Parts: sequence; structure tokens; C-alpha cells
Amino acid sequence: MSRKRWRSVKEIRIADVARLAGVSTATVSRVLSEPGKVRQKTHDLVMEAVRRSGYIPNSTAQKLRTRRTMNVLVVAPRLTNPVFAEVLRGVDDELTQSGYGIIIGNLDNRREREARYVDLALSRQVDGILLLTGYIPENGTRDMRESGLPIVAICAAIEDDTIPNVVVQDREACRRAVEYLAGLGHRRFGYISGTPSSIIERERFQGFREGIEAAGFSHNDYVRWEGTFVFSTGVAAAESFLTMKDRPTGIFAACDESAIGFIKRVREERVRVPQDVSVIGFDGIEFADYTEPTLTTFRQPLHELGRAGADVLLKLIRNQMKPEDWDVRLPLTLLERDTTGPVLHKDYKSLRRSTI
Amino acid sequence: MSRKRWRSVKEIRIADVARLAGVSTATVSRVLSEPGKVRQKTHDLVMEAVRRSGYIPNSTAQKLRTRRTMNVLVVAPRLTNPVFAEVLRGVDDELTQSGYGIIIGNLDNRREREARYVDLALSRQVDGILLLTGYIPENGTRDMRESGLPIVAICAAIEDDTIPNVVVQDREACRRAVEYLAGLGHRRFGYISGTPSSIIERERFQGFREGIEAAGFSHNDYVRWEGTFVFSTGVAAAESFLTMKDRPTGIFAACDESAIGFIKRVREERVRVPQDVSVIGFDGIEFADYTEPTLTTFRQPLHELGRAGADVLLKLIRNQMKPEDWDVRLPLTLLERDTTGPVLHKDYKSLRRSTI
DNA sequence: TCGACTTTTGTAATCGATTACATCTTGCGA
DNA sequence: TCGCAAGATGTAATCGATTACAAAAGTCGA
Repeated sequence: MSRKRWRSVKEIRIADVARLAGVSTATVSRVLSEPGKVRQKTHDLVMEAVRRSGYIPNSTAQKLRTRRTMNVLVVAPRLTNPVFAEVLRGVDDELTQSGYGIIIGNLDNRREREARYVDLALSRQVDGILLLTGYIPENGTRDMRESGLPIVAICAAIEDDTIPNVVVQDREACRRAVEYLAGLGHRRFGYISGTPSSIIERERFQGFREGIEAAGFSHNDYVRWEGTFVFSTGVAAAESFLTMKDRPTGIFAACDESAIGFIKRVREERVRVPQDVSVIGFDGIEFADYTEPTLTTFRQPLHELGRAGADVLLKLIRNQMKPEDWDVRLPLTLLERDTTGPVLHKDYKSLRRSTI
Repeated sequence: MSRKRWRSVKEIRIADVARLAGVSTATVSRVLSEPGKVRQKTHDLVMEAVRRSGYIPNSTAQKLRTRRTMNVLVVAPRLTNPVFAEVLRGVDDELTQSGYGIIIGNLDNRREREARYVDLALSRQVDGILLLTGYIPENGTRDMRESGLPIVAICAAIEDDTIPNVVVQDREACRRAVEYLAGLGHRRFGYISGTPSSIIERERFQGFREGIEAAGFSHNDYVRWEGTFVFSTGVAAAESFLTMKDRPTGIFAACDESAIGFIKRVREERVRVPQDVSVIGFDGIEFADYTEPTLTTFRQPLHELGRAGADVLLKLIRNQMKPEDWDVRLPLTLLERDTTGPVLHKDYKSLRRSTI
């Protein structure tokens, strides 16, 4: 099978265009980057030469000379997580608009992969960094801050005075989740955790506990199942739940996936949702609207989060950062759907409130 | 609030290291890229200087000189689609291993966004291109081929002698889907389409029709609902299905999302799955294992697809392409789960076969 | 110790743009 | 028409690495 060769295009340099137009390379460069600076006649001459030769500047040479790469590194724990994918979309929207490209750093939940992206930052392949990780990646010797590049933390906060955080109000939302369940009359709670070492999980659990206290309960009134941010964590929690004699009736899951896994598993054992147990998730992924019953959950403004994070980063890159832009905390929306309901229990005290 | 400045790191150039080690820049460069070429003593001297100065080569300068960017552009129709996200993971695995970076081109289902990535290719910001689009992006004037860069089509084939295709055997799988349904005794079929203009959809529908014929049926024996690769398409198909007097009993959806949307909607109207209608999906996304009932579907080897595509691209970039590597067609796996079953209809002819 | 040959290292050109500075044009008032 | 300022364009340095070629150092046998 004979194939055409794919490398046959001769590369046109700025000098070729200059020769074609009968001007110097400096003039060509000016026409392309500072339009007002050249006479109309020369401008047209050059543009015609550009058009005819099909010239496109070699961006590597531009980067070297201008010391701007027009690329941003986005480091995410796992790309197949729909939450991060959606945030990335928001980031992409904002950056593309400003002419920036995205280099992705997918850790795939393996921390050993982060070293590569530290080196990438240190070798100046990007102008700025967006971290969705909640921590600062390092390569054994040095961490990303040493690149001297602007960094913005998004989704998960990083406690560092030099790094702005663009996050959601997780803790408040988790507190509200408990209050909502309590308002429906629930008195025994369950908490399905995410990855315990992650900042996000710590924030959410903290909010959950605040909610427990605020509603007048104590640590004796809830059970906590550990896991990670995946479906199977919910399944495992359900297994444990099913063996309990005195089951909780109000379950809060730190992400929608585990909420969905939980519901799936308990329903297999004829536990009714929400009659026997109410479940509330977190994230508001699209699937959550296609489960049976549809999942009550807090919707994160993911796309907005991505845009806002990228916007802050661009301001840093351009040195247009104003103090009031520094930290952004976006609110969440409670989507009241069908996996939560009033307690139908003998000791139900009719405390139902319609909203919180 | 006073913040530390983030740009304070002085940049170390190769000349600094050379001075520190008392050698020339050429020697430093050789130590770093051709280890065997310098004497041990000089080598150690240089390495010590590198270590002490924390030198990392400026990759932009390297790119300019060597004319290799070590980056690959990956253009995908939509990043939040779990299918593409998973493929991207495979691509990432393979490329990272070889030291390549990924620049993502997310079209977000809007074709006008492709121009940007054509320019990116033409300005030589990458060494190769992976297209998950099924077509060759253009910017109004020129298309990506004119970059002269190696291109590989993945997921969706592109008919062009210069472009290798790394795809799955969609058509065969779709044919098998119909045969499977027919084997369960179904005689009236439904087809829920994906985006009609996409190659993927055309392949799948083609396979579906082949299956219909192979099983001895005609175009009178199926109904086709048009849509795109999203949940709501399934919901819309269900609405149509529900109004029919003589409903099909064997439904094939061109993607899992629309299968799930369909099932969700018909169950709301007390249509039983699989007793009243069997549904088979396509893709094998993770969520398909958490629906009720769990979805019967064809699992695409997505991760493998990504790796294989990246592997072919790397071979092209390195000029190691052998003709037998050119086209790759990976098989799919039928996951027999709970949304398909034998027809419980009066005219059921007991044709059930356990596998196909 | 000398010379021929090999190995190691250095010098300077190069990749392809941008841009500081120098030089040449143009426009305009006297 | 001349002179001078403002505007347009050209020359060449520069960004920071790699690498062809030249030069120096080392090796070894006679």
C-alpha cells in the first residue's frame, strides 16, 4: 500500500515574506503585531505577501523572543472525573478567548505523576498554572512555586499567601445539607466520605460536623463511611449500612457518584429511597438527574468556577491583580429532587420545614 | 492585605552553568543531552554546577533550535463526554511515557472553534496531531494537513490515504447488537441515533441496518429516532415511543447516555425494562453499571484506543511507521446486563440464543 | 621524545522571530 | 526652497539553547 508522504510543506519564514514584499523583516513583524505603525501602502504590500505565501509566524521563535508562551498548565487529579472535566471546560472557554492554550497535567490520582509537570513549569513552557489539586505539586527537589510563575488554586483551596483561591462554599453547603435533613425530621445521619487526605474532603466533613452541631446533635448521632470520590465507595457504604440494626435515615454523600452507588445497592435489597432512607449528594453532575429516583444534591457552579479561576490567573499574568479579586468563593445551589423526604418513622416528630 | 510577589526567581541560563563549571556552553549541553561524549571528570564538574544552580534548560530555546516541540495536539469534539475523557486518559498515558506533552483542543461541539487549532498546528506549536473528530479541521483558508505534521485519526475514522485510523469495530458491533436482540425474539426494532452528520453515527447506523438485513428483516421493521449523543435524545425518543400503538420491543441506542435517558423516561410511564422493552446501549461508560436495571451495552476499549492512537502517532513522528501499523481496529465487548431479555409477547417464537 | 591518530572541548553559527537604535522619508512652516 | 520634527523603515542585537567545525589535549608505538 503506497501512501503519500505527509512532510512535504516547505516552511516560510519572515525573511521570505520580507523579500517577497520588498521590505525588511522588521517591517513585516510590525505589520503583524503593531498595525498602526506602518504606512497604509507598505501595510498592504506586506499583507499581500503574507497572503500569497501563506505565512504563519513560528510561534516557538516568538515565544523565545517575547518570553511569553501563551500557554497555561492545568493540573487536575483525574480527568475522567466529570467534575474536573466540566471545570476544565470553563477554563478552556476563558483562556481560549484570550488566545491562551492549555497544556493538561492529568495526575490520574497518582502523585508520582506530578514531578513531570513541575519540570514543565520550571522549564518555562507556560505562563501560569491552574491547580485543581488542593496542594502544590513537587518533584522531590523543588515545588511549583519555584518556577516563579503565577499560580491559582481552583476547586480545592491551597493555604499559601501567594496563591489566590477560587473555590465553592463547600463547608456552608455541607452544613446546609445536614440542616435540610434535620428539617425533614431525620435524627440519625450517615456521612459517605471522599478521599480522606484531600482538602476537599476535609472541608466537606468539617461542614457536615458543623451542621450536626448546629442542628443540636453530636458525634453519637452519625456514622461515617470512608472511601474515595467514586461509585464503589457508595456501594461499600451501603453494604455496611445494610448490616446495621439501627440504620441512619439521613445520608449525606461527599460526591454524587458515591450517593448513586449507595442508592443503587440499598435498593437492590428493597430499601426504599426516600421512604426508608433519604440521600443527598454533592456536585450536581448530569447523571444525577437520570438516576431513579433523581438525586437531591448540591450543584456546583463548575463551569463558572473554571472561568473565574482562569480569569484570576490571567489577571496575575498581566499584572492586573487587584486585592479584591484575590479570593473567590462561589455559592452552591440545592437541587431538591426525589431521594430526600420526611422521616416516616414511628418517632418522627413532625419537625418538617419546607426549606432551609 | 499584603502579598508576597510571585515573580522573584532569577533565571539561570546555560551560560551561567558553564561559567560555574569552568567549561563552555557546548560542554554543558553535551553533558545534558549526550552523556557518553564527555570525560567523566568534566561530566561530574558540570553536573555539580547544574545541581548547585538548579539549572533547567529553557525548553522554548530547545524547541527552536531542535525544531521539536515535544507536544502533541489532541482535538476532541467535547471534553465532558466521558468517552473522550477516557480516550484522552489513554493518550496521556502513552505520550507522557515518551516525554510528550498534550495541548488540548476542545471544540465543545462548536465547529467555529476549530480554526484556532488549525492555526496552532500551522504555527508549529506541536509535533503531531490526534483527531477525535472524524474530520479534518480547517480555518476557512487552510486545513490541518497543510501543516505538514503527522496526523492520526482516533475514535472516528477519516478517509484520507495520508491519515492512519485507530478505531473500534463499531459497525460489526452494531450488527451484532441487532442480531442479539433478534436472537432474543425481538421483531420490531428501534434505533436511537447520535449526531447524524458525524462519521461515528453513520458507521453505527450502517451497522444497525446490516444487522437488520442479516437477521432477515427490512426497513419496515424498525423506527429511527434522530438526535445527538446526549441524555435528552433518549428522553425524546421515549416520548415518541410512548405514543406508538405498535411499539418496538428491541431498542438499540448509539450511545449509553441516550439509552439511559430512554429507559428513565419509559419507566416513569410504567413500561417495564426488559419485560416490555429491551434496550441495548453503546460505549460502556461507567455509569451504565449504576442504572436500574444495569444497562446491557457494548464496551469500547477506550483507554486502549487512546494508547494505540498515541502509539501510532509517535511512530509517525519518529518515522518508524510500518505499513502494518497503519490501521488499527479494536474489537468491542458485549456486556450482557439487565436491560435486555427475551420477548414476553404472544408471538414470541422462542428463538432465544444465549450468545451470538 | 616525537608524530599520528583519537578523544575531548571550545568557538561561533544557527533556529526565526522581536525590537532598540540608527537612518532615511515625508510634511510643513518660514 | 530649506530646515526640522515627526513618522516610517532598516540594521543588527537578542532571546537561550544545539551543533558543525576547529582547536586542543590525550594516547600510544617507534
